[in-house]
Amino acid sequence: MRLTRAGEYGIRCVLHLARHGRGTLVSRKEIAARTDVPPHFLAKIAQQLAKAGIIEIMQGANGGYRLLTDPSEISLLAVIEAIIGGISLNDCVGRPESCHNSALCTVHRVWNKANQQLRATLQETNFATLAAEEACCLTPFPEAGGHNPLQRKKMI
Amino acid sequence: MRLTRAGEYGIRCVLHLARHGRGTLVSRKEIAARTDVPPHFLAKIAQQLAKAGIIEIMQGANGGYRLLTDPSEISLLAVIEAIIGGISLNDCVGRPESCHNSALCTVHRVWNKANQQLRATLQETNFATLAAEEACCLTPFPEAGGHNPLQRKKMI
DNA sequence: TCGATATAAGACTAAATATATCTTATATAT
DNA sequence: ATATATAAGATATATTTAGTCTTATATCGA
Ligand code: SF4
Ligand code: SF4
Repeated sequence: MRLTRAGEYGIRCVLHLARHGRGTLVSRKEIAARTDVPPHFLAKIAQQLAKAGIIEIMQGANGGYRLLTDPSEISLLAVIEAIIGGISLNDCVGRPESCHNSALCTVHRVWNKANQQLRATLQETNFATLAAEEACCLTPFPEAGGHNPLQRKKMI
Repeated sequence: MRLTRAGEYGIRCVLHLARHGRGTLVSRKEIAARTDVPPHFLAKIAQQLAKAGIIEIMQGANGGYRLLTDPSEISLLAVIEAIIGGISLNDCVGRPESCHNSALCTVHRVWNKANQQLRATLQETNFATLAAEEACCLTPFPEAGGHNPLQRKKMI
């Protein structure tokens, strides 16, 4: 019942790109540093975003990532589902065949409704809106001195 | 972004008890068989439900579980959170201190809203309503012959 | 009182998933 | 050519999930 780190990182990446606007090339290194995402992990996430048609990846020296469409046309939902696949709050929502009872189950209907509601909320939110507020998001001031202000959850 | 099996099993357990009504004692064995939950696993889940004040556990021969309150007073949310703890769709929802940016983050606000919405939907649903429809839920007819009609997801 | 039956409690195990990291290859600017 | 950047995929580790097993305890009924 929780978004994965990969999903969260994907959102950070697109949000950072959105703050630069559509089409602006930003290096993976910069994105990774400014959003506190491990660079190699970001690479994998970026590939999923590229496959979903959200960003374009430029190889070679001075390479990086850029948004393919306007931030206002990219929903939070699209980014999340590009990374973690379709949202389904219970197994039977995404795979009704996993429970023979799903056709009759009243609980199943509640999950379906809740799932739909959640997806709607995330779909209504676009990255132009998210990027609009000045104070947000993550490390707006790179001149802060190189230290990383985000407290990444300790995993190891 | 998915309910755990334990959470799903907890719901099945309470739903089964709800169909018997408040105060009716039902053996763990029967509940486990009728809802396709491994009996030992159900024991652990039941202990969490008991700790949350939802059911009472009777030991000894002819023991079992019973609902402490009327099904109409038990919400889907209460059962889920008794098992998996508080719902939080993103880490920063439940632990804002996990991301130093949460106070300013526009994405964080969306998650908070979505989380609240989801909890509201689950809270509105009570087990009297869920148990009301005849066809639901799980194995309504024990005389079916002992085979287990649910297709539990293969884990091992 | 004794034995059968039921759950309690918690240790233990196995599988799946999440979270990276490392290595080698490939593309591009200069 | 070389330096720099990402691609792609193998590998590694940690965490969580899911389930099992063992020993102890409680209760009923003969
Ligand atoms: S019992 Fe209902 S809610 Fe649970 S998995 Fe089956 S269909 Fe879904
Ligand atoms: S960047 Fe925003 S949404 Fe992401 S973890 Fe931090 S507060 Fe939450």
